[in-house]
Amino acid sequence: MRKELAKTYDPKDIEDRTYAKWLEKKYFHAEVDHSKKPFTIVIPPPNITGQLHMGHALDNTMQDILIRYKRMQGYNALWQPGTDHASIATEVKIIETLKKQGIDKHDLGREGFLERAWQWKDEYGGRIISQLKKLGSSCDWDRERFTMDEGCNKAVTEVFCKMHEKGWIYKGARIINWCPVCNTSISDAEVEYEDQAGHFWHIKYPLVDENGNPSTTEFLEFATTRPETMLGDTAVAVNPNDERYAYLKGRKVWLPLVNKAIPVVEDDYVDMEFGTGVVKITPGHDPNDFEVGKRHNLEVINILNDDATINKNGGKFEGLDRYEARKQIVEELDQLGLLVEIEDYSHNVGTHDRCKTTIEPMVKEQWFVKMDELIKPAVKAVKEGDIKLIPERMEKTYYNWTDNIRDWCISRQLWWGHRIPAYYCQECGETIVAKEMPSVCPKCGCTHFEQDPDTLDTWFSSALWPFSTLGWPEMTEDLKYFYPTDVLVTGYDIIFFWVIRMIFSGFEQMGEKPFKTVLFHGLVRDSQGRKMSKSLGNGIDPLEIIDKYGADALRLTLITGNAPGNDMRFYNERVEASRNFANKVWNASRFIMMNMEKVDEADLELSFDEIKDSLQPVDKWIISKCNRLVKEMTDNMDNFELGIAVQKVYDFIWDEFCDWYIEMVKPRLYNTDDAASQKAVLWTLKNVLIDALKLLHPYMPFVTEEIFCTLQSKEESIMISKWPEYTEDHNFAKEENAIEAIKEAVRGIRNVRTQMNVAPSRKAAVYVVSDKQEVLDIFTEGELFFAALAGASEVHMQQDKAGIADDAVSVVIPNATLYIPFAELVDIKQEIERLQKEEKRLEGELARVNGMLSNERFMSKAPEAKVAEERAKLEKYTQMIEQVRERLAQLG
RNA sequence: GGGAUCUUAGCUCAGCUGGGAGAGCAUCUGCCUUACAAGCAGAGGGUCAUAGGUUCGAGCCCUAUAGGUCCCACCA
Repeated sequence: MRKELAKTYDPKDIEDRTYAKWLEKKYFHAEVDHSKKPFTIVIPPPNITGQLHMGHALDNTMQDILIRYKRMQGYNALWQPGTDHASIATEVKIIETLKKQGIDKHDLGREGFLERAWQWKDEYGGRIISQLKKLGSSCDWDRERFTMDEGCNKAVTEVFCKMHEKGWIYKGARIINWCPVCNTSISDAEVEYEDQAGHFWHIKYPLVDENGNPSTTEFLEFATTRPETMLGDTAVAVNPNDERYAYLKGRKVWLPLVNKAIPVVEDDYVDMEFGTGVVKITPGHDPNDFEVGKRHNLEVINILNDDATINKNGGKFEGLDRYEARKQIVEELDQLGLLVEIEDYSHNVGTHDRCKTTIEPMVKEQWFVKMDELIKPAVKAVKEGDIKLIPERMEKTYYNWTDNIRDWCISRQLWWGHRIPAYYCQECGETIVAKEMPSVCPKCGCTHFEQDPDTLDTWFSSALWPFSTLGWPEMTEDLKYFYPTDVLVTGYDIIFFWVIRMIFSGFEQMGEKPFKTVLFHGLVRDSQGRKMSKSLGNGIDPLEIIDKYGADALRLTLITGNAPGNDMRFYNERVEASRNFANKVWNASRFIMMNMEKVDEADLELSFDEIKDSLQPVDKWIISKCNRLVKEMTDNMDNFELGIAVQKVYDFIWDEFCDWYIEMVKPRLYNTDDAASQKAVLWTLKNVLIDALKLLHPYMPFVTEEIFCTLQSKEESIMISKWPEYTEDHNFAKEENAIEAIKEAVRGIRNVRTQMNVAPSRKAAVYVVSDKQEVLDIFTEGELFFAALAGASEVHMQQDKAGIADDAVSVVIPNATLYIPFAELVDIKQEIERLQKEEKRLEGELARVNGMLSNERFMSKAPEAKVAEERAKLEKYTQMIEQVRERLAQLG
């Protein structure tokens, strides 16, 4: 009893069941096996707070395609999964939840808070994993990791201690980006600049006169976008070459409101062309001013509390929020007559990428990673092609960052994350960086230590992901075998956060790149090209799409019609088209299986050599086409051209296989008199379908698995079956040409039938006239299906047009003319017009070809193959136009 | 300010190393042909942003211009 496919394609009925089978069979699991070559991908670990969005769906579809492809090719394919603790994102979420319950995180204390955080992780951390499974992701779930699990913690501590010892991690007071809402420092990469409408306040400070008092006549004018920072001004700067201000050398200005004298310094940083050429210097709250301050030994005054209210250094403004202080300061300056004007001004404001709060530059003690040396091997690897970025243009973005790299601020004033392994002696203040809390202070001998309260930037641990997940710092067998990984698939938006940091970490810790290729994809946008976002409410939930159309349709949609690194628009019509394709594959398979009952199962399992002699040209044609498809698709996939590859199998299945081949062989299937022919057809149908399914499987794993398992019983799963290989034995150039000629004839006949409004049900005789016997032979061999597709009641092959009605419609193809006598339907005038149109078209073609062939420079410079190609066309068109003209002459 | 990228059929986009412009959707016409109307057969629709250049030959390479998008950057 043969198995059957359900009448309609229903992904819901298939997907969960199929995925469960794969899990049960452990197909996703990879173990070290030195008899096979490894192929490794580490997943970009999704945040435990996250829900699957379209970006994940795209990212993971691409990875799954590559992994499934390589697995089928016989590689030992490991897709290493896991999740990220996402320090700040998670902490913010938990704080929000607590807030709703009326709890402040400080009420819980560090321990209590962390307890809550772990509960959160247990509750929600698995959510995104189950969503990835819905998509069909073939990750090795037995190896699932978490950036804060024991192994990753160990790796983080190890790296921190090693790098500290080397002097590449240090603690220092430097100007950092402070988020007053999240209450933590953040790295440069986490600052997002946005253009905001603001004001440019033109202010003047009085010069200090010879008595040390503020002058009432002499002022220095400048402008600022942040007037409140004046509370922390410790100088005013001009350019040393600015003659306008040469008189200021050695003088001071009076800082109003604060009421003290501050120096005028000369520094190249000041742009003479901009504004008045005078800049107020606030080393405590501006990165440039900080540098100026260092050069001139200026005092650094911090005027802000951590929540961005003014601190005690702000005198009477203490306690005011920064914006309120700004307002009052401007008012007071105005009253003092020191406000010159307020100009509308649009400028770049640094905001925190998580919460969009305007960041405040502040000087604070933080931990940093020294980047200048660390980055070198990472640059070299890309420059020398040791690591390939796809698309290539991403290299420029990469260098842009590496060339301007600054030290990485890694400490965060958060609780959820890896706590910094630095311990402070409570007696003498000595700092000890160690894997565990020291017992005795090496300096003073006391035993009381406090660990640094800060945690590490979440990207510090993700930077180690490609090797920490494989067991590092232990030199495990896994690590030796699977590292370096092969491909990293990710969005271009995290190239700075993650990709670069993995690369330098890999070189530093492993002495080897973390991956050979980085495949970037773009953003998935909505139908209007907008970014999908929560605030806009335009996000499309992949799970809803899967529910409605199936995971295969979603996957195909995300991969089709898109080039690497380019953004794409997502809308349901595209998913529908993909779903329709799944249905097409389903129904074609169902048709084939229905017919398979006509022959013995054993006949369909013959080898190619055993069946070869009974194959007809049309069978060889589709086999040959499929063979070339295998070659092209494999090449495309090896070059990571996933969209191009899937387009090819799509076209092959729909156009060539379904619309042509199946239609061509139907008469043979229904003809029970010729068992050998039936056998050959069904063998071809089945085996070509199997190859096509295999080629499609990485893209549409569920529907292909379901069909494969119903279609045959020798293998238990398509996902562990062998990827098809190109073979010369399946190359049939002669048959391909022959069938293409028949296709051209069929198209021509269908065309005139439509033009003449011939009802499909009305059949007519077709005469194939050619003076070339081999052409007639081709049509004779294909007569059965040619007649069916061309709506012919009978087909006559002849060398001349004897016996053909004068008013028959004619269709010219290379080396032959087809005549269809439609009798009363033919309007001679119309027929002449049609032929004249065809003549004109051919004349155009000939003009073009002759133009090229008569061009001496073309003839001497173009490659021989190109010239030969054009000569062949000349011959073909010449011959065709002769036939058309001959027919026109006959019609008078 | 620097850089990247895009401009191709009504819409959304492909087009790999330069060699006669493609897909999906939409539109129009005809078909419920016993795998599929989520389908079949046909049709219309593009001086490939503009202007130059290189080349026998340019959607593709170079230069400039216009418009869009994005990234980076300390112009207070």
